[in-house]
Amino acid sequence: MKARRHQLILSIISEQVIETQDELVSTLRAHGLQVTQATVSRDIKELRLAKVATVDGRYRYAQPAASPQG
Amino acid sequence: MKARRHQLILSIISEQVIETQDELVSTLRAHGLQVTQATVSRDIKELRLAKVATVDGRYRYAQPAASPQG
DNA sequence: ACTGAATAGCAATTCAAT
DNA sequence: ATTGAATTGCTATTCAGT
Repeated sequence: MKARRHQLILSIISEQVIETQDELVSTLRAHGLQVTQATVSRDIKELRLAKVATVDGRYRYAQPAASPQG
Repeated sequence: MKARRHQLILSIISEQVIETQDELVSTLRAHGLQVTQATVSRDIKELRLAKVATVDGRYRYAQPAASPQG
């Protein structure tokens, strides 16, 4: 179910502000996917997502656009 | 000296692979700037940098291009 | 306002199991 | 190959000091 979970993660973080991996775990569970923080951490790595500061001084997981560094 | 440190951080992460904040601390010190991890964490937040997975499965601090999410 | 030491909180990995 | 529980490691914040 990894592929579907990955898609759902991308969808979730684009639609709502996710501040921690635990929050993402909760949200995935609310969508019916049973996962733990360990898995979410691996998913974030594979999807190459990142936790970035927002303008209002909080943090949010986001999909960074391809950067110069690659 | 925050402004100069910020500039140096941007320069460093664009030139070399920095995997952890402690590594950035060491590099800044090598450049003559005395800082601690706490400060570097704040700098990263202010500069809105991010720790992203690299293609070869490691992590690296990078400056993500402006993303859709804002 | 800026910073460091210590700590709390969060994320990445290990180790085992499937 | 994928995952979870537990652990280790890293980062963000607090609290105090300047």
